[in-house]
Amino acid sequence: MQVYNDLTRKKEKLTPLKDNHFTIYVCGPTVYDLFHLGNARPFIVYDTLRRYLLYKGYDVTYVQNFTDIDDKMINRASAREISVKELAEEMIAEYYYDADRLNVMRADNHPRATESIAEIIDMIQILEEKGYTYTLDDGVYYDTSKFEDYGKLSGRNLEEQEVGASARVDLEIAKRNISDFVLWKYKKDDEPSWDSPWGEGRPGWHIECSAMSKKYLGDTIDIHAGGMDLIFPHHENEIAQSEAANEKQFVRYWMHNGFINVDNVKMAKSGGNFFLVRELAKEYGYDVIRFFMLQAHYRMPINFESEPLIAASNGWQRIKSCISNVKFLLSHEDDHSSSEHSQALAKYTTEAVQEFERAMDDDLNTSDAFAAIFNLVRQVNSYTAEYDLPKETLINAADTIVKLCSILGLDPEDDQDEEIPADVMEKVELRNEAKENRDFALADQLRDEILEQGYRIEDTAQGPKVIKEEK
RNA sequence: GGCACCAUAGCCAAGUGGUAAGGCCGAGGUCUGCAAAACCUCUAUUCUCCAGUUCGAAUCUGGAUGGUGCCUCCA
Repeated sequence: MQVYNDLTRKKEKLTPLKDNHFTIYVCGPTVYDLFHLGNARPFIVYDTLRRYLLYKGYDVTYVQNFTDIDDKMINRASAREISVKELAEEMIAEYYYDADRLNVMRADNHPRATESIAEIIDMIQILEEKGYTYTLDDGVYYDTSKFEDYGKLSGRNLEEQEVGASARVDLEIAKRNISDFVLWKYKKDDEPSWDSPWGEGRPGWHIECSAMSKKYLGDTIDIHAGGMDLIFPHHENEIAQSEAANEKQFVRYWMHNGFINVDNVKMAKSGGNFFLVRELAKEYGYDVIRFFMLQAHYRMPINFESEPLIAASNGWQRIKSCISNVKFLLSHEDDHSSSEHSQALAKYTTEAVQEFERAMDDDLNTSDAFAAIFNLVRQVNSYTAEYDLPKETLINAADTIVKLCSILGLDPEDDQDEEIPADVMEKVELRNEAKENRDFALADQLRDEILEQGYRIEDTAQGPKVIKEEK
């Protein structure tokens, strides 16, 4: 498998540092509010990477943090007149509510900044001993000019920053370099704070990821991932901290996903142009959101609109119907013997797996992976319509579709095993009798009644199939 | 000012040197009592534009146009 590494700006063969075991750190949410569609992209994308690596037989240790102390946390808690701690607890629970339903596997560790203060202080102390820090009135700072490789990830250098720091940035005169950043912020007012060698205060944003990554995954990790906007300064600063402190390469592969846009502008809380996953899920369902997200390649921008979301819903339904139809067929048909047709379908099934893997192996090309699934769906639909096939072949094809979907974190069998209510089934029976008596007026009336109760009838060669209508 | 990114059919979206995947929508057909589902056919001689390299370019090079992101919190 190869993957685009932002550090080298090219696709590289992806191999674990140790044995068969990948270590992955994904920058998690600041838990001050529900997350929106843009926030959800890295959760879904890197969860898919994790699932694929597991499918390929690797072990994966996956860490995703919660940032539970920063200005936004403090401001929101203050506005709601609750403690920062209470806010964090609430929003972490809300995170799990949405993430679980998006089928994002829980990380092996979900460390919180406030529970990693000791490790954070340790790392700052090491940086201080090595001469990378200096102190200003409001906190302890990292001197980026002391770190030779500063800018290697984002392709910037200090000189350009000085020159370019024009209109938008208020130069903080006190900092030695424009790119210097705070490691430890001194306590102000009644902000939450912890004791440290530098006095009461709280950690800066960047140091938490360096400290927690080291704590759970070691000095050098395989993959570190997050949104494009984290490349600078967040990840650049993490490199500066970790490599200065540990004197080892921090991350072997840096992966960054593109943004979700609205009217071609980045979706952001601060921009006010955001859609909460919680809200979208009410209308479209969590599975459709995930499907929608993975239809595009993870590094490409996605312009969020309702039309493509509806298209995603219909496309996903096509896969679900295929599985549902096969299951119906299997439970209503006798077995058949092997034939040239069943062998052909078996061949398509094998090929679909190969196409899927080829796509995923190429920098997680989920668009092509879906194409492989859809091609198999078409073959299954086509062959089941035309020929009598042995059950083994059908089961294998359907299981393959389900399996490939599951690698993408999608379950086409979800919600398909619900019992049909007895009164609906009675009407289905009555309609069947009416049809046999060629009383089509009655049959159609019953079908309408059934539809009003939320169920749709599809007449198949094996008899009526009753389907619960999606919303 | 610096550093990046994007531009493919009505819509979404892969493909990055060998003659345009896939999904949605739409049209026609098959099946059906009628539907639904499904299948078949059709839907970009062409990839924002202009030059160039090449036997060959959506894919490489140069330029133009339009749009976006980061440099401040940010997925």
